[in-house]
Amino acid sequence: MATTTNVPHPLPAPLVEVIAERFRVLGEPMRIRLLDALREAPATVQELQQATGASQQNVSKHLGLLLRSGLVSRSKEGNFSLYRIADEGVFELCEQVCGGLRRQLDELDALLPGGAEQ
Amino acid sequence: MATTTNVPHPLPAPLVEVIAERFRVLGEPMRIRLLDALREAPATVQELQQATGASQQNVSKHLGLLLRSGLVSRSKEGNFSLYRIADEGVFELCEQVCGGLRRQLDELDALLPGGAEQ
DNA sequence: GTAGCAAACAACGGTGCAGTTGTGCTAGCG
DNA sequence: CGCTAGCACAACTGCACCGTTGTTTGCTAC
Repeated sequence: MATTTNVPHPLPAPLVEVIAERFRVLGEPMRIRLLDALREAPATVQELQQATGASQQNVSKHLGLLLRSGLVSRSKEGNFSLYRIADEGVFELCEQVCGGLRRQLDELDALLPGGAEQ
Repeated sequence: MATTTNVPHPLPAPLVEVIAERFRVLGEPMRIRLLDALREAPATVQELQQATGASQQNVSKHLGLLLRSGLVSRSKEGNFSLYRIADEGVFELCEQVCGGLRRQLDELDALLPGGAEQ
C-alpha cells in the first residue's frame, strides 16, 4: 500500500486548488482515452491520433497539457515524439472511480423491487 | 481492499464519458472544500456556507451537483437540509492524488543538485 | 538548398460551467 | 393567518476551455 499520504483534515487552500486541478485534467474524455491508449505501450502522436480518431492538433494539445501536469513524459525519437505514462497511479484512480460507480449501481439495483437480473 | 474493479483495457467509450464526468465533478475547488467540510460530520447549508465562505446559493448549487452525482446525500431535518457524504471513496481518491503529487515533488527534488532538504 | 513530414504553436468561434441575482416553496412561530 | 427563516430553483453574465484552422519549427532525405 503506497497510500501513506496522511492528508491533513482541514485541507489547506492551496492543496485544494492543486487537487482540483489534477481532477480537472482527468475530467476530459479525450485525455482519459489518450492515457488509456498509452497504457499498453508508449506511442507517437500519429498512433494516438489513430487510436482516438481526433485531429493531430487536438491530440498534441491534450498531450501537452498531460505533459505539463506530469501525467505523461515525452522523448524525442528522431522525427517523432514518443509519449509514455509518467504516473501509473492514474489507472488506480480510474479503477477507484469505477468502484464508486459500481457501488452506486448496486444501490440502485437494491431499490428495484423485482430485482434487476437479466 | 474493495478495489476489485478489473477495468477492461480498451475502455469502452460510454465508460470513458462516465469516468471523465466524475473527475470533472471533483475538478472544482469549491466542491472539494465542501466534501472536506462534510468529512467530519453531516452539515447544513448554513454551516457549509460558513466553512467555505461562499454564498448560500453557490453552496446550494454545488451541493445539488454533488447530490446528483451521488457523492453526497440529503435528508430534510425540519427546516434544515442535512447533507452527508454518500461515497466515502472520494477521500481515497484525494489521497491517491496527493500521493501522485508527492511522487512528482520527490522526482523534482532528486534533480536538484544540492539536495532540497531544509 | 530544397522538399517533405511530424509535431508544436497561435488565433478563433462555440459551448459549457461558475458565480451572482432574483424568486418561490416549505417549515416553524406568534 | 401573517410573518420570518432556510433552502432550492431559474435566468443571466462572464470566463475558461474544447476543438478547428492556419502557420511555424525541427528533423530527414534527395
